[in-house]
Amino acid sequence: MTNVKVLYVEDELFLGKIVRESLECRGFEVIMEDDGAKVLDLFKKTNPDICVLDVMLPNKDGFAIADEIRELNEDVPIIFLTAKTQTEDVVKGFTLGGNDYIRKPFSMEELIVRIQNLLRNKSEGTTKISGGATAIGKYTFHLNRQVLAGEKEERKLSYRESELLKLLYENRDKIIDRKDILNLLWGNDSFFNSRNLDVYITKLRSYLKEDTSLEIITIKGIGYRFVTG
Amino acid sequence: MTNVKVLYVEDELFLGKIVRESLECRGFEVIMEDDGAKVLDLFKKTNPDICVLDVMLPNKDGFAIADEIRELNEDVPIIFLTAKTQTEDVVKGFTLGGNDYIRKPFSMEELIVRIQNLLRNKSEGTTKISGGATAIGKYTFHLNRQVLAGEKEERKLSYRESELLKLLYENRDKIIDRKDILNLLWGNDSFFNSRNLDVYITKLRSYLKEDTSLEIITIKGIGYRFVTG
DNA sequence: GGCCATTAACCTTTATTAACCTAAAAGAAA
DNA sequence: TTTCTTTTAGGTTAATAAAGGTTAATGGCC
Repeated sequence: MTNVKVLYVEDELFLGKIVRESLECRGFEVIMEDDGAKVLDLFKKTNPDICVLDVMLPNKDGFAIADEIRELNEDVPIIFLTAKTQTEDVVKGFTLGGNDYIRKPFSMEELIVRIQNLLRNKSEGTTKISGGATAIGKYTFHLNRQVLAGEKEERKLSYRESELLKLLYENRDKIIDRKDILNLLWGNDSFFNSRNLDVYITKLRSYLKEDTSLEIITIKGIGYRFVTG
Repeated sequence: MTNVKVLYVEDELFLGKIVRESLECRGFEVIMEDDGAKVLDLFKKTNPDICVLDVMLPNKDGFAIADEIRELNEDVPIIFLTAKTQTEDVVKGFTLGGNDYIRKPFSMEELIVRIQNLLRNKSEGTTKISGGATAIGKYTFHLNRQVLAGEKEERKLSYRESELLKLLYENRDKIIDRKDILNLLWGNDSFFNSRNLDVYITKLRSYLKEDTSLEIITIKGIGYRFVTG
């Protein structure tokens, strides 16, 4: 599992440094640039998963850059950082069309939430499990409905349970890093929510115990492997 | 299907840029103009599929422009962007006959949805049955009449119920952010009206319970997903 | 008065944190 | 090398906090 690559274009170096560090400490790979004219080349070279563009840049503004990027790639999500001007009304949190706007000053939390939103909605279509039903051992897993149906009973899963099961299933028979799971489901792998994952693993094990051929194996110090028989 | 051409008349350049960017990224071709006096010529030249007119323009206001356009073309849909101070009465007179209006500040999502609606009313799409009616599971939803017809009974929906259902349906099988819903329907996502949404979700769930294949799934901490079977 | 939107009150579910327990490696002493 | 500790990662369960669900009451507006 590779890290999510963020192309971040910002000319305020001090702000840029803070943002970059915060993103990196949450497991993002950050490619930074302060010169608007160089962004397109960098985009081609690095092929990022998401772009964060300051609108106010010395040479070429964020919108112009976005236009260029869109010519190369129609899907990559773009977040614009806009100065607080008269646009207050307009730029009110809408997250559609693969673009998003954040008004400066913004909090790191906000930026991270938006990034995750855009990535989530994008991967919606490309996920390996179809929106319909997937057979997992004796069970049938309806991802969209968040339902795990055994032979006798159906269980409604919460979003986290459902996403974790999906992740395990998509990577079945492979070792998945604990860190990667934490980054994907919780957005970071800090000490605090790391016990959270254990709790959900326990839950899933208990939900899946009707079929003994299904097992979530712990690889101590590394992660898990979901074996499906 | 070639691109949909949108003629967009706006004098606030910064807003215009954002809107244009968002529309283009959704695959629309945007023809922009900031001078009301030049619009009619531009219309003749480009023959757009839909017009979006700011009402407050320096030389000629949006309504006057619309009159001129209507002399040339009776069918092209026109969306007015009106300032929030505008009285509803004034605007309402213009909303008949393929016209619509959106009050500023508006969200891009709202604009896009309106554009799509107006275009769909002209050429019937796959999900539209006829005359603005949409099949949702066993139900038929008459958007412009705000009526949800089940197999046995018909229910009149209120404006909010209707708008929420529309939003859910148009984004079915995708996760919609709670925040986005609040911003679209209530204009903000403050703590206060946030419980309001829950109430309407409950109402819709109850209205839709005749068809068990329809489900509004909660994604706790994020939003909802409307699955339609 | 009737219709809606909103607010309030109270309840349920889900996520997170905490506390305590167990198993696996890694070291040290025999 | 064996065996006995020590350390560390993870497992389990319960408690707490947060988010949302439901229903009823309130209040505004034709």
